[in-house]
Amino acid sequence: MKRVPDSTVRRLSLYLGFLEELVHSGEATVSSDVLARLGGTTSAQVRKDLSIFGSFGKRGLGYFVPELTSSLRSILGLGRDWHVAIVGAGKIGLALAQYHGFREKGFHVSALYDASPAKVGTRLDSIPVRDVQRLASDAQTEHFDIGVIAVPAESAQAVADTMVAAGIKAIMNFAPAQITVPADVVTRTVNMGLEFEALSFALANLSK
Amino acid sequence: MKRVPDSTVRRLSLYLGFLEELVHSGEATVSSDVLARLGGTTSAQVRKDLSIFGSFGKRGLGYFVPELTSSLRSILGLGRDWHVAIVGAGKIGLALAQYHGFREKGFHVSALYDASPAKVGTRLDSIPVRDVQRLASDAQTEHFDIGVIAVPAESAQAVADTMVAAGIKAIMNFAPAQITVPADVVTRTVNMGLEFEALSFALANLSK
DNA sequence: CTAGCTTTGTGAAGAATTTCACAAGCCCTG
DNA sequence: CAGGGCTTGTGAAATTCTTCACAAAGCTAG
Repeated sequence: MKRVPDSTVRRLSLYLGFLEELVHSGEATVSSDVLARLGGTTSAQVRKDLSIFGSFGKRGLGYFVPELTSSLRSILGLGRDWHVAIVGAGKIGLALAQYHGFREKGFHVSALYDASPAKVGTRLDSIPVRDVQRLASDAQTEHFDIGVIAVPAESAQAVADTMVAAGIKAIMNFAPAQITVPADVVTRTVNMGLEFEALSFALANLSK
Repeated sequence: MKRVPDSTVRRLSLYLGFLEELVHSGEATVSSDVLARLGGTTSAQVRKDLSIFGSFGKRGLGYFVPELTSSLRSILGLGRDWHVAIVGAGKIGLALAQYHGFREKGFHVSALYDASPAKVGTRLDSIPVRDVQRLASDAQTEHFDIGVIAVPAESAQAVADTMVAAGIKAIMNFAPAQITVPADVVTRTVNMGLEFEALSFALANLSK
C-alpha cells in the first residue's frame, strides 16, 4: 500500500472523533470544509487525506456521515477488539487500565503486570495484577495485540524485550526512554516530558 | 527568529536527555554521529538541528558534553522554573502532580484545581486542591506560566477559556478535545486515544 | 611543521507534505 | 430538463523537511 504519512493517520483519528459527534447529533452529511474547520486544517488537506484510501464523497454534497464514520473506523482498524497487556501498575498503568474511553474504542485491557511483589496479587477493577515474569508464558494461551510499557525508564527496554519475546507486535511506550525492537514490531513512544519541554521552548521564544 | 520545525524541538529534547546521561557518565565530548545513533536519526540531522541555533561543536572533535547540555537547556527554556497550574484532580491530574520527573526539569506544580466539591479542600503531596472558580483571581497574586487541562472533553474548552482569562500563555491539554485560544497563547494537545488509534492502524496494515 | 585522520557546518539536491486551482459531478429550482 | 450553485478528487506548484556531500578546521603523531 501507498505510504501513509503519520500526520495523515493522526488527522484521520481526529476526523473520526468529529464524525462520531456528528452521527450523534444526527447530521446526514458533512463537507471537507466543515471537517477541516473542526480539525484546524484545510479542506484540501481533508480531501487529500481521504483520497489515499479511496473516494468517499459525493460531489456537490459532501460525505455521508455514517458511511464515512464506518469507513474511517475500518481504515484505522477499529472494527475489532484489540487485546492490551499493560506492564507497570504505577500511576500511568492504573490510569490507563481504568480509562473507560479505551474500552469503547475497542481497546480491551486484558492483563496488567508488575514486577513488585507488593502489587502482584492485588486487583484493579476486576483486573488482577500478575507477575511480569508470567507475561511470556501467559501470551501462549492468551493473545495480546498491544503491549503498553508503563514502567520507569530503566526497565523500559527489558519490558520491551519481554513483549517481543512474547510475540507482541505493537508496543505503546510511556517510559521516557528510547526503545529498540525488531523491524516487524511497531512502537510509539509518548513522552510527556518532551511535550512539556516543547511548551517551555515555545514560551521562552514567544516574542522572538 | 528563523522558524523552528516542531520535529527539531522534539529531537533537541531527546538529545538533551542523552547528553544528561553522558554528563553523568563523565564523557567529555560527543559526536553528532553518536547522538544520532542514540536518537535514531542521522548525524546530518543532528548538525542541522543544532545549526539553527548556532555553532556548538569543534571540527574534528565533536561537542563538549557539558557545554552542549547547557546550551540545549537554555534553548529549550529550561534554565528557569516554570509555574504550572493543573486543572482537574482526576487520574491524569494527580499522576502529573505527583510525577517527580517534572520537578527536576523545572516544572513546578504550584496549584491544583478541580470543580468537584468532594475534591476541593483535599490535599495531594502537600498541594491543596482548590476550587477552579478561584483560578482567575489566584492568578493575580500567583503567576502561572503553564496551565494543564486534565478534565473531561466536555469541559476542556471552558477551562481553556478560564486559563486564557487568567493570563496564562501556554496550555498543555490532556483532554481528547480540540481547544481554541487566541493567537498569543500556545497550546499542545496530548491525546492518548489518537496514539492508540495510530497503533491500531499500524497493526491493521502491518502486512500491506 | 606537515600529513593524515576525524568531524563540523552548510549550500545544494532530494524527498515528503501541504496548498492551489480547477475540471467533473451532483443536486435543486424553475 | 437546463442552468446555477456546491463540493469532491486530483494533478501541479509551492513549501517544508531531510539527506547528501564536501570544504574548512582541529587534533595527533612523527
